[in-house]
Amino acid sequence: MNLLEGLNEAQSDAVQTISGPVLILAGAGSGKTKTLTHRVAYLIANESIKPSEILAVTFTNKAAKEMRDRLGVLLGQNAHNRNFMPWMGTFHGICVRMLRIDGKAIGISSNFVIYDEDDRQGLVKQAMKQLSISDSEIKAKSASSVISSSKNEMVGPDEYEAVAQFPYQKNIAKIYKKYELLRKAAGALDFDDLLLEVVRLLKDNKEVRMKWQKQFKHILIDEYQDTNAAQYNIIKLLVNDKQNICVVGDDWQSIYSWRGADFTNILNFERDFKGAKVIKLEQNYRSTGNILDAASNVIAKNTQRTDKKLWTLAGAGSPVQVHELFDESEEANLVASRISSHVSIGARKFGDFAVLYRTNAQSYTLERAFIQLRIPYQIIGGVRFYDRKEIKDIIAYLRLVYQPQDRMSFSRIANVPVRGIGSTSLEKFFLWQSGSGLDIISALANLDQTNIITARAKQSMSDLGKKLKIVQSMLETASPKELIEKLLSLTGYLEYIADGTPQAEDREANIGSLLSDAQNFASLPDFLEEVALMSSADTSSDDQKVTLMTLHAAKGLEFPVVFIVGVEEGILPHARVYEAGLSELEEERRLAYVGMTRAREELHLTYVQSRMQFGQRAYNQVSRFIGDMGNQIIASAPTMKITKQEEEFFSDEPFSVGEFVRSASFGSGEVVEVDGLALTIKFDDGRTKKLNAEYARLEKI
DNA sequence: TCATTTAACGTTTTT
DNA sequence: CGTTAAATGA
Repeated sequence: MNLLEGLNEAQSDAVQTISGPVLILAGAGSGKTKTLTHRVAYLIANESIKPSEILAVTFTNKAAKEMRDRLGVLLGQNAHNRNFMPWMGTFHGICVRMLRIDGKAIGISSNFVIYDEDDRQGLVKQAMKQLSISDSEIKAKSASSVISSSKNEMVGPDEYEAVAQFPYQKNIAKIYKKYELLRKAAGALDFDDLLLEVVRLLKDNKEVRMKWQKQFKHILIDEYQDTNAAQYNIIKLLVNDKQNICVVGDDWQSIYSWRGADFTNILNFERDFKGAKVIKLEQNYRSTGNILDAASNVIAKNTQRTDKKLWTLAGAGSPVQVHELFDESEEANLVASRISSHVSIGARKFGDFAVLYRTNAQSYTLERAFIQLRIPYQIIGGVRFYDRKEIKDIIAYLRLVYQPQDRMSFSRIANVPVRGIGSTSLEKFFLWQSGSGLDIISALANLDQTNIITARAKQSMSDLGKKLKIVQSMLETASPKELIEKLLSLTGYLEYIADGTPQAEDREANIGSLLSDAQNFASLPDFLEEVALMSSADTSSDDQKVTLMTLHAAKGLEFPVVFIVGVEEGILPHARVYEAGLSELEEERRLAYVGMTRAREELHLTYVQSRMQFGQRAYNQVSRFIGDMGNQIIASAPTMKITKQEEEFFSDEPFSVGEFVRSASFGSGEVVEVDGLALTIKFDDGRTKKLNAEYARLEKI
């Protein structure tokens, strides 16, 4: 296969320039992923570089997976055969692998667990409790985010303390220190540590650094505009004297500065890597002319940006459509009914549509409208699968068995299912355990050494300890799936969640999918790593469903038809940036640009006269970005204010009390209670069931 | 110790 | 508005 076939001149240049630093400035829809994938394939097939000598860093796991799949096709190899695959993944994923191999050089045991946002916040709370700093003084959430951003800027607890001035900051410094102590004692690393510790590893150990520099003969970084200080340092430390580094990015699409990303990294690339070759990809293969022009006009208002001129061979296409509506439910109905009619005349399939919004909260109204019109949809983002309670419980059990120092996980499951171990008993247990020198599971087996815990709690604890011990003894031999199954049966977890509510079915189903997920992993650490680093945006998409997601989650994706809802002052741009300053406003503009450039053929923007926000009706003005778009847009007149009767027709609930329905499995019956999607139905055979309106396939009669 | 009620609280985006 | 944390009673 000719790996240069189908590439334009600039793309082909980017693929073939294999030695020395390369900066690819890739506009939206310019074939960035294609170029990157071909470059990797070219290195392997034409330059005889071993896959293991290539490091390719992507922004999400999904992007890594996609690249793997494409690479498999290009090279004629099975994408699942990792032997033919370079080191590929997110910064976090790559760092985990490096730390598992070499972490011991800086005192990190290979069985560390990874703490996510929630875990970190929980641990911050514990730290605050021990320091007797109340939550009203400092919110655990804000302390946690200060710690995170400090870490992203590579500011350790001591450095933070040194610059802390106000009492507030001094208290945070205390919390930061305590947090680090507790975290280390638990044998855990948080998200930010993964990066930070790799920097430390490579900085402090010349041998290790040389080893990795020698290993990675070619380094490729995607979405370079979204790298933060720690990631930047990792790159600098990994690049060897041959300087074969290729970065791809677009400063116009930098939307993560609030997470520490610094797009000056991409602007400074030529300074950091002397003699870099700069290649611009400016031909857009995605959108029609009108969409591209409107988006370019929006971004043109930004002052902090590079100059690029995107162009397309595609025709002008249909103009961008702007719709003004009465309120948010009408907005949702417009989106839903447009989609519905386009699909019913056979012009599109559901998977052709994406609805984008600024904040997750906006998805509620849309969901309701979609349920009413029976439109299949999927939400990307929102609550991650692995963030659901029942899943987190099981994961906590697994983590504890794997790393028996992990207090966070133990506190989570100590009384789940309920076994009479309350917060006081738990506190007493920790008090004794920390002095005993035993890990948690061993301590549970040696409770007779203490008498500060009541006999009843002691009994439950040692029972739990025995069960954990059993699973722990299976660690070496059993697969992740078998471990979960054992835990479920020992703890009676499934019985615990089966409480007869409609949600119980969902929970059960979730545990089912957890089991089938687990099946794909040979070892527990691999599985736990996947669970910790899998993001909500990584959910694979279903082309039979409309996709709903935030503008952030849409980065890197494309759809034939895109709706952006809530294009209003206060939402896009978000109200929060008004007081923040120009650079934040410019980031909102980039966010709008990212959203608009997801559209291939049709782009709709909506705004409303009034919207419920914070439980109150707000009257937002149309977003300034719409005014910036120029004349590529057509506006539709505001629809008539809906009448009372119609409002009732579009009631929030798909079903209401007193209606008669027929279910495939239970026959016909009467709706006696409606609680959101949870319906209580009295069936004709006398049984009363709680069902989920979304899944139960009910038919009105 | 646990379950139910009540109050407060907060919404930007996420690896 | 909807969710989660504290407060209360059993």
